[in-house]
Amino acid sequence: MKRAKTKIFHDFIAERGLKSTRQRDIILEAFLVSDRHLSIEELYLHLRAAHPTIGYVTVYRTLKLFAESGIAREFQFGDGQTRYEHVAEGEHHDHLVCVRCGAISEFSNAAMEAIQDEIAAAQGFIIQHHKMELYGLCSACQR
Amino acid sequence: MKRAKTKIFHDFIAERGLKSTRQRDIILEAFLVSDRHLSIEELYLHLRAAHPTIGYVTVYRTLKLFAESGIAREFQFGDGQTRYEHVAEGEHHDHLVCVRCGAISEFSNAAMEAIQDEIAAAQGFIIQHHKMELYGLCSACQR
DNA sequence: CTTTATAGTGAAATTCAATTTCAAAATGAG
DNA sequence: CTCATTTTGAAATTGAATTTCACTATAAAG
Repeated sequence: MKRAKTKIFHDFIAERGLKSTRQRDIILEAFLVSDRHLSIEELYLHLRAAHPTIGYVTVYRTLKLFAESGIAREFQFGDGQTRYEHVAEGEHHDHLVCVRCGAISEFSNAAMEAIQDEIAAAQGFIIQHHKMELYGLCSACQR
Repeated sequence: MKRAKTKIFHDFIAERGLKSTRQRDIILEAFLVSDRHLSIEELYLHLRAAHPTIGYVTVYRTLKLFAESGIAREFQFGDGQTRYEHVAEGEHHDHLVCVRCGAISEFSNAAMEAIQDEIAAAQGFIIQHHKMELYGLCSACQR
C-alpha cells in the first residue's frame, strides 16, 4: 500500500519530467507514515524535528504534487487549514468531525451514494464529486 | 416571511441591548431581497451603488449578527469566500454547486438524514450539524 | 428636548494561511 | 563533467477575515 503510493508518485514525477529530490522523498515518507488528515503546518512542524532544513513552502508544494499525482486529496474542514488525506484507489469515504477534539473519522455508505445520484438525476445535475461531513461530538468527548 | 425575519432580527437586537441603526436596516433589507448565498463582498458591492457610505466592515459585522440572530447561516463552498444564506425556521437543506457557473441550488431528503443518524449512532457519535454538497455540472452548463 | 453613557461606524491596520517571487542550489541528460 | 532545467527556501505578496480606534449616532434618563 505504502509501496504502491510511492511508486505512483515516482511514476508521476517521471512522466511530468520533474526531478526526484531528497526533500520530496522525505516528505513522501513522512506523509505516508502519518495520521491521515494532516495540515501543511502540522506536517511541516513534524518534519522539522528530524529535518530542520526543509521549508514550509516545500512541504506546501509537495503536498500539492501528491494531490495532483492522485495519492492525496485536499480537504477543508471548518478550521481554516487545508488538510491532506491519503487516497486509496477507487475507495471513497466521508467524514465525522468532532467539534471538540478535532478528531476525524471516516465512513462510507452505499445507500447514501445512491440517494445522491437520484437527487442529482432529478435536477438534471451531473455529479463530479461531493462533500459530506457530520459535525458533532465523538464518543470520547461526550461527558 | 421577509416580515417575519425582520421581526426576528429586531427582537434579537432589542434583547441584546444593541441599537437599531440606519445601516443595519438597509443591509437587512438588501439581504432579504437578495439571492440566497451572497458573499460579504457581493452584498457590499451591491449595496454600494445606492449607499456608498456603507463600509465593507459594517456589512461584515451585520451579516455576522444575522447569523447569530438565526435569520442567516454561514457557508463555505470551495471558492474562498464565506457566503450567507437565508434560513427558514426549522427547515434544513443541502446544496448542489455547479463547478462551472457557480450556481447553487438546494435539496433536502429525509432518507438521507435518516442514514446519517444511523451512521453516527453506529459510532457513538452525536451529530450537531452536517454539511452535504454535491459538486458537478448543472443542466444549463452541460453542453 | 437635552444630556450622556453606550453602541455603532468606517478607514486603516492586522492577522493568518495560502501562494508567488527570486536568487541560489541541486538534478540528470548528454 | 557541463549545462539547461527544475527545486528549494526565505521573503514578499495576496486575499479574505477580523481587530483597532477615533469619531458618530442612538436611546434612555432626566
